[in-house]
Amino acid sequence: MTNKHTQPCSVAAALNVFGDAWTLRIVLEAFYGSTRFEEFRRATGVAKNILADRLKQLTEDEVLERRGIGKAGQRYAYVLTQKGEALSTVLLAIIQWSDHWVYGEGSEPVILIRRESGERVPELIPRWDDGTPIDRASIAPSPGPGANDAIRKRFSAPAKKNAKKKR
Amino acid sequence: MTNKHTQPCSVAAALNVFGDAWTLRIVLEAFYGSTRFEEFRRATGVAKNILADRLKQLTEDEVLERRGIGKAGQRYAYVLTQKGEALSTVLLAIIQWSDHWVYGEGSEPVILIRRESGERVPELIPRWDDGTPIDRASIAPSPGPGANDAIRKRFSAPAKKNAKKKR
DNA sequence: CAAGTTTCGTTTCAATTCAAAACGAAACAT
DNA sequence: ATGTTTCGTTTTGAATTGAAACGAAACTTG
Repeated sequence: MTNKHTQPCSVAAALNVFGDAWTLRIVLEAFYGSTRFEEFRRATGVAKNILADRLKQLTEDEVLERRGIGKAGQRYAYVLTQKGEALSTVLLAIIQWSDHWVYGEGSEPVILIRRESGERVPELIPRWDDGTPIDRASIAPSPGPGANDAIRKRFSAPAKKNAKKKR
Repeated sequence: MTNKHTQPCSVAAALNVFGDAWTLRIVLEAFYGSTRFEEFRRATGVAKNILADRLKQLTEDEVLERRGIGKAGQRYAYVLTQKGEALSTVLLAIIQWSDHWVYGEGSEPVILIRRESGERVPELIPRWDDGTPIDRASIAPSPGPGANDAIRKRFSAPAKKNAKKKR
């Protein structure tokens, strides 16, 4: 990514961390249990310079922690931090979308099962507290506690149709 | 993205659709209600050539549908398809991760509320059918119905520690 | 209906980023 | 002690990016 996103937007901020072609692949492999440079490289097929860069970036962003292992501590294990583990919800959502809409049911390359029982990971469905599924029409973006003027201007007014901009 | 991911992996396939710096921003704005080229451009700040390219790609990938509007149909509205709307779960997961781990609670730039009631969108928490939260340790990747030999080799055996590779 | 403005791009170009391969040094295994 | 693996860095050509200029059709206005 050449320039980072600068706008105050949760998605923009997240994309500054993992908005590229490889970062989430690497985080996924960390979930699958990879910890070492060469494990990540083999599992994903990423070029080594790119991997080195992404691991460094993920470490700076505190998604991974780099631990010296081996006698002289010149071998490293990259392990998920809490912040990194919290990306599991994002990964599950992506996997489920991809399985449904790209591969299609019955063609999933990998499935996730519960170790103890073998059951599949259930589908993640956003719901209101009363159990109603959340659909796009029912939600409205609204300025949050960290909003600035631009956001307030954009989202406070309920999007009038013919609001004048000037004059 | 220069080369697309080719490995059989749900996350890789998804990243082939939206694994770059701008695509998810654009999809988010579609969720917020943008439909027109200039709306997307203003909301995100993306360069026009990039936007034109991403809209074309999203249309080819059937995340957006491009509808001719206006008299002669030479103005366009880009609207989410079902496949695109299904990305809401991914977007919600990303927004919640970012609000918690990047902005921090109390500093969210935008919040999502229910139009009818004003209640916040509840947190998305992956759970097993019995209600237990899903944590990384309890899940295991396993070959799916569309697995190939490489995947079966990698995930069938429960990751022996000192398995010989050669000889 | 004529003139000005907005929309929706395409083209060009310099700068950046990417991927592949070569290279290297320390660590580990035998 | 030797060979192999790990974990990178450097180099190089190719691809991508972002900014700005350009253009044509569509709307708006009075």
